[in-house]
Amino acid sequence: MFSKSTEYALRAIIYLAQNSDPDHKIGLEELSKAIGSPRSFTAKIMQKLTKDQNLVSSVTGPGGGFYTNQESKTRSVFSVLELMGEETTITQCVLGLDQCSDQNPCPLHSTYKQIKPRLLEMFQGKSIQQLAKELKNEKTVLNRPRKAS
Amino acid sequence: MFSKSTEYALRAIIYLAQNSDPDHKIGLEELSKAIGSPRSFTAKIMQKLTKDQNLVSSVTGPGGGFYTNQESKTRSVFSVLELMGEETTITQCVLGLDQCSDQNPCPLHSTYKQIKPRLLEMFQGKSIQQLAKELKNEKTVLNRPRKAS
DNA sequence: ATAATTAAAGATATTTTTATCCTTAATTAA
DNA sequence: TTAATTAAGGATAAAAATATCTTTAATTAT
Repeated sequence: MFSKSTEYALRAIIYLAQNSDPDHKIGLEELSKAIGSPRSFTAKIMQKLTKDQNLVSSVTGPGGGFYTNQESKTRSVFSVLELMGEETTITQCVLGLDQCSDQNPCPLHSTYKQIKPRLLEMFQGKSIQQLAKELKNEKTVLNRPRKAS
Repeated sequence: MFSKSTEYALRAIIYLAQNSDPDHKIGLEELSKAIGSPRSFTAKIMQKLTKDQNLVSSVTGPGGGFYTNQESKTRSVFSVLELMGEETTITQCVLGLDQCSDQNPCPLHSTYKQIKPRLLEMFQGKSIQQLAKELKNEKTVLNRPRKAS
């Protein structure tokens, strides 16, 4: 559904929410291994995520790394999508028509209109914290992603 | 939501369903102008679509072009996604985890599980013909796509 | 202060997607 | 049968996404 960048971003922030806090930071090495993402590419994505200090923070040097705080964890999954510039995947016209609207609907508009709010709700209504909790309960892993198509 | 290739494919087949039949074929020139897609790239996509003769047919030479028949029009939107290899956009794990399943769920699994059937239903339950009809009723256009992000 | 550690930043490379162009093959009409 | 027309197929090209590597800056511990 989303780009690999966004998939990595979501996995990373969920892992951090579950395993980090301001007193326990996670290094790039551990993080990328834990979520099964390429190390250097993940570094680039983390740079993007730390642009929003309320989402992910980082410190350099020994004992440094990435971490989330209590504030971060209340943020929605959708806010991650926005930071990654991928909310358009959900909000834009399914046929890719820029001028598609209620007034000027594409043939799929009315159908998608019924589902879009549910998709938005799914991502806007879920906090990072909630996902991290599910991770704990269900003993789910975040690594071994699917192969490239 | 989908790749440009798939957006073009959907727009093309909807246009053909609305404007073509075995006795009135549409040339690449008219088609690509009508749906606002790059001509040569659209040619490539049409080659893919005509691999499934029950979806789109074509003939070369004067008076030739692309067309759909009655059978084509009963096909679902989802069948176009499948032909384009994009059903995975809907069916795959939101976090990109290959091993995500009911037994081994990712943190978003249970949430997405509620919406996935509705998305599938949206695309599996709509026929090409139905979309073409909406196009007629609502006087919607299929061109002027959004700019590249 | 110096050395070690870690992320940030920049440069570059690779792969995939999107797009164009040219030649070939098929079909039709004259 | 020849010329015209149209899609098919192949070869590139350009752009975007993904990925890696190297240098720099910040931080910590010695």
